[in-house]
Amino acid sequence: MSKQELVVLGRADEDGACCPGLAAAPLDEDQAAELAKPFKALGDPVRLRLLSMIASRAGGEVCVCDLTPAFDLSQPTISHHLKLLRQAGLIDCERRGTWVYYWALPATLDRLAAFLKTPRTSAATA
Amino acid sequence: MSKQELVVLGRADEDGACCPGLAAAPLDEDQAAELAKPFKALGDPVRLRLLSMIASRAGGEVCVCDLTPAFDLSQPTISHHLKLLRQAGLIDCERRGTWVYYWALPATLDRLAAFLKTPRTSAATA
DNA sequence: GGCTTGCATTGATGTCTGTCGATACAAGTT
DNA sequence: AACTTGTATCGACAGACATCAATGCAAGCC
Repeated sequence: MSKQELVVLGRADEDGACCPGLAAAPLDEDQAAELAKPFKALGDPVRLRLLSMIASRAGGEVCVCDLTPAFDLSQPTISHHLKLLRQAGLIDCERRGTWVYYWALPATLDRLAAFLKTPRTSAATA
Repeated sequence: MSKQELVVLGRADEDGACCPGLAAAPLDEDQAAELAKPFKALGDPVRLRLLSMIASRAGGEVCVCDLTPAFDLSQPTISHHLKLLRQAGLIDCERRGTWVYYWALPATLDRLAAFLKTPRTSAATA
């Protein structure tokens, strides 16, 4: 199985070859600024836990009411972190009646993973 | 390349690393705190550019004297960012005569990539 | 020794960020 | 319409962070 990177992504129009990979070439300022946003969102333990709780959910969706009680933090704080994750393109949400459900956006996660992955083994690059 | 791959955290297997993956199971507080460190280090455009400049270098090493002039920032600021990247386990350095050389630590990068990568399909989550 | 260059550390400063309580908004229930 | 519950927003505040100038330290050179 070779790598089959589907490039579906909500915002794949602005960055043509979004990120060929960390080790492929130096990033320019714009690329770095765009990539820093999701990584910054991942750079907080609470948000990492939130994201993992959401992404590991079987049905793919989690109600906020299931997330908030898992932390020793106030409800506004959790809501704030969810907002940052959403603004980073890592999750999205929808209100359904009284409750709001969040789900992960695998395209963004895989894009970041592909960016970080170093071309270990084989010397096909360059 | 004398010393490389100083395992920072847990044990880096091959593709699976310490943390089984974002979508596999919710992180506990300790795992989240440990993972947040490198992601936080990646959450700055300057550090992303620095890391990409280092990781994409053919010989695997870059002299600080080649990094500093690429930014409109003071030399202490660049030094500060390099220190943060090093503390995050993303790079390491060595003084060699007058100059200091930095190189990337692929083990950490691949570990983060493996953590972010979502299961393509299947992957029955128990 | 003294001088020069390369890089790290220190101390200061303005900005950003995580957190909270209070409040507003949305939707269901009575 | 009132009440209750779930979630988001607002305003404020302490701590963290990015940045700089000044300084210190290491190593080569006069």
